[in-house]
Amino acid sequence: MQCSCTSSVSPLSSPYWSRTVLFPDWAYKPAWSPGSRQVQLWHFLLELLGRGEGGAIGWGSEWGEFVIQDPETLARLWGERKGKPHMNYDKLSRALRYYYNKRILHKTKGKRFTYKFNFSKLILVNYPGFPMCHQVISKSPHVFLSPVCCSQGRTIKQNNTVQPMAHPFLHPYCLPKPIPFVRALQGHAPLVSAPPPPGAHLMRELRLPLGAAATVHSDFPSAVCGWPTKSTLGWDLRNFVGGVKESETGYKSLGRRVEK
DNA sequence: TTCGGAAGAG
DNA sequence: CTCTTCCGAA
Repeated sequence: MQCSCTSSVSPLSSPYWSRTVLFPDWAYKPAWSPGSRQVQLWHFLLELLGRGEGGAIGWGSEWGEFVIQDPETLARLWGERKGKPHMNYDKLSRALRYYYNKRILHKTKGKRFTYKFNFSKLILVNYPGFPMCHQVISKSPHVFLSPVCCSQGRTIKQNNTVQPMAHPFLHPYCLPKPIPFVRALQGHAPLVSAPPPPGAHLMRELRLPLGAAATVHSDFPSAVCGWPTKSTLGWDLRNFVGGVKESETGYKSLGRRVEK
């Protein structure tokens, strides 16, 4: 166990958890790993985005926004990854549309092939003291938090190293105390890439090598650090995110199993 | 181009 | 469940 410092703490017993900043639901899902299911589309997109991959897709002008520059190429790439030779943009975009109800993505209307990840809005909801972090971000883009095991703002090494990692979703530096936040990061330090701060040319610096994801996940398996996931503890982040109605949680047409 | 229903695969 | 496939409508 690399992370003994947290496993003994029951997350639900902490008052912090009930009102702290949380990731959007989907952000907790680990990226592809050998034992688990296949890559998900949003993971794949983030991966390409993070690598600045060859022109098929790139970040847009707003934070979290991305533009599909070459839809059919992107579809081909996606198809290759999933072993679906007949993938095309029509199908890929249908998958994208399923993300709308899940609040993972939304469409940037009026901009062709442009979508936006739901990063910003979701993140600091329920953190009344910190309505606006964008300015902070653009001014100090490098203040990223490491996926550390810690408490009270004190970082603890893992395997002799504290791994630096750009975090795309969160702005821990926006918080008064990083206590709950740091904990929140450790279990599922999720993704590789960073959406660009508005108007910044920092993308290059924010990009992480592809290997980072694998590294992070192998070093910080969720079970080890004990960060509660929705699946294990029944948390539903949608409750923190502004009340998504059941009817909007996606796949509503796929059965009358509304009470899930 | 974009949307979302319907059915089906794994 | 997460798409994939197909398709009519706007």
